[in-house]
Amino acid sequence: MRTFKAYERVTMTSTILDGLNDAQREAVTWAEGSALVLAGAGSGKTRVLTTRMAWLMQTSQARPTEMLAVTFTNKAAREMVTRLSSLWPVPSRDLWVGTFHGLCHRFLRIHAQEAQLPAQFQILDMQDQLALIKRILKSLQWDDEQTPPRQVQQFINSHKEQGLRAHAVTPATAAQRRFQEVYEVYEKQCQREGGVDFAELLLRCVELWHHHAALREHYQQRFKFLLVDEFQDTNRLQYRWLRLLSGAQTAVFAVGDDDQSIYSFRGAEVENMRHFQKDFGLTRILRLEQNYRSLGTILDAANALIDHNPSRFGKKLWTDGGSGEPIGLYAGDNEMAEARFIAEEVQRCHHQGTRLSDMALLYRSNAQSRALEQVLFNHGLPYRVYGGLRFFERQEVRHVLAYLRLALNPEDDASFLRVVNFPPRGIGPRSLEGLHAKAAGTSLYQAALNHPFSGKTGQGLQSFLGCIEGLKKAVQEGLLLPAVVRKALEDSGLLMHYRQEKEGAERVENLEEMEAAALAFSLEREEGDLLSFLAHASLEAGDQEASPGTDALQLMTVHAAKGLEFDVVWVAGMEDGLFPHENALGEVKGLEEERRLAYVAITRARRRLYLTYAHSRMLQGQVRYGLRSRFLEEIPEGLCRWLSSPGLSPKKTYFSGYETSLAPSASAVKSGNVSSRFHIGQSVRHEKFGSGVVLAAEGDGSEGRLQVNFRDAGVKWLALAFAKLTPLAG
DNA sequence: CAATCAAACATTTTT
DNA sequence: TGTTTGATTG
Repeated sequence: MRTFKAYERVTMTSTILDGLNDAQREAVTWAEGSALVLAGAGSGKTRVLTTRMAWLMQTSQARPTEMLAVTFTNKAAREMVTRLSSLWPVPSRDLWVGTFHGLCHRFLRIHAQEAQLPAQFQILDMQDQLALIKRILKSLQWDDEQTPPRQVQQFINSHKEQGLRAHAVTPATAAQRRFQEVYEVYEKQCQREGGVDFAELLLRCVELWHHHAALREHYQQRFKFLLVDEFQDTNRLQYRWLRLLSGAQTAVFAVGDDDQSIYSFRGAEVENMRHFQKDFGLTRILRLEQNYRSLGTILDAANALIDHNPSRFGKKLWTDGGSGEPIGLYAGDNEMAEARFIAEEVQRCHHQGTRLSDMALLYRSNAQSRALEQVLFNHGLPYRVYGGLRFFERQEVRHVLAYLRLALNPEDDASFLRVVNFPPRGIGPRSLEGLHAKAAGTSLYQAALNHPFSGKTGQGLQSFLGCIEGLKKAVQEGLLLPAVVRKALEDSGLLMHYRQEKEGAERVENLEEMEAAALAFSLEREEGDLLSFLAHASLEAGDQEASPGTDALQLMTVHAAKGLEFDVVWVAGMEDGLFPHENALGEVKGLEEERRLAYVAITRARRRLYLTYAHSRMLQGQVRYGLRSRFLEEIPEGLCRWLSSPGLSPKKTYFSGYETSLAPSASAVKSGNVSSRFHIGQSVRHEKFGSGVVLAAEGDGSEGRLQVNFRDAGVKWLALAFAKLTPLAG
């Protein structure tokens, strides 16, 4: 019998480490405190994360209850649990694996009292939040024009994500002062109604630990290992949360990829990776660079592209697989031609044996899907668009949820207002105003109970209150969740209402589906109570998973494709102004983020990649002439193959005219003037803004506008009739 | 209270 | 150009 050296023996027994490459194995078995793992696309990130958890348990370094793993999406959290359980059996209720929000929710339910929250607190999703803000603006009798509800919402959320309460905000402008005032009222109202919005879940949790040292230390000692997925997507508050939760002995294992940071617009700060390095005194970074997803050519293109970004941590993906086919490039005359090319190629790939569901059509913005869908439909190609309304976001479903919420928490004015007159019970705005007046600091529900109305309104209110009281009683008597939901569906009159509506069939189906969802939920978990079901509905609005039976081409934005992979990928709309998006060009580091987005798009492909664009495209009702995306120029020509005539590159393209006018002769003359002096890529000088480059043009001669990227002043649209622009040579 | 019409707006989005 | 939102009207 053969004898083994010590390290080989370890390998023998550690079957969970089998098949890992050296870098992965080093990360999994990292034993020197905290670590930052730079995990490239397709490098086995989730595998490393889950294997590490399994390894920690196998080697008795941690019990399941001593680890906490945090992700951004429910899907990622579920996948982690599934894969972990396949490596090492563990009771799922012992695991603290979830989203930031889900975990915060769990902490806050346990410590509701210390966090000064009512035991029945409800989670407000974005719609709830917006509705509440609108209600507050109305009660203040403020003008929607001066204080747009959406901006207020953005203001509140972004400040909470910076850890700032209303009183801590220093308003810079009069508008901000108004927003702050609404924020103050909003805070009070949330507290009164027991509503907690998404950002509040994080902020409350942070404040809880900040103010309760004993509690903080308890968790710091309990969770010996923290694992963070998609670390590059953390915002400031999430980073604070992580720091508070980690004590001197905690080992934080943060996995991320600075090259895939594409969510700065919603508060993500890649800088957290640098901060983490410094704050946790890390001496080196672990890198996962071997890619198991894509063929060589695709990786070469991705590497070449992302290399144009400055100040990266630096990372080069490689594969020991083959190089594969060149990347297919195509330029169509317009978006329909581009779509037709894609449809035909999809059919070709399909005939060659690739399933439609293994192919994806990606685009920068949702509006692009329309033309693509139309052409796919005409070709008889089944497709599925991601990103629509999700189950718990549907109007009828939210109505039922409002009834259920009221049964638990009658203080919830938002839910009260949502359904007090739905289905219609003859309770109009006048009656509600009266109710508001009588409420005076208490809830509308209490006011309705204490001050009976007369007449039709009184009757309506009576039946509404009766319904809620009945539900309340049913819950208290311990009626099972699905039965409670059923009762809500029927007693509220919602089922009846939608049955009578001529277009209501689908809504009725969704209502029935609610009962099924409740049943599934209570079977899945031991705590199948109404409160956790409602939290589930807010925290997990339902998946957009493809129905497994049908084979369909997948359509989605590049953002939505992050984390996914497909055999064949098309990226449509590779034009300057669209991708990179012109709005991003004006933002600081905007171009870099767009480039990372393109990097994400490219690295979704396993075997074959197509990049397409259109010379002209209907955008917002106007024909716009596009230029090939600068990102195409950044991919070495040798990796690509043109499947159309190449078209013109940004620097060489001269635009010849506009199509905005129905009288071509008139516009041709005027635009002829324009094009003789300026062309795309032309260097220009402006009196005030200095020197810049022409990015795009639109409009008719006298109303013609040029988009210019100034070196110092950024991207601006200038009217030709007024702007004093001088063409420069070169 | 529903239906209809005009106006505003159009980058990406999970929890 | 197409969708969504709000206001007006019957």
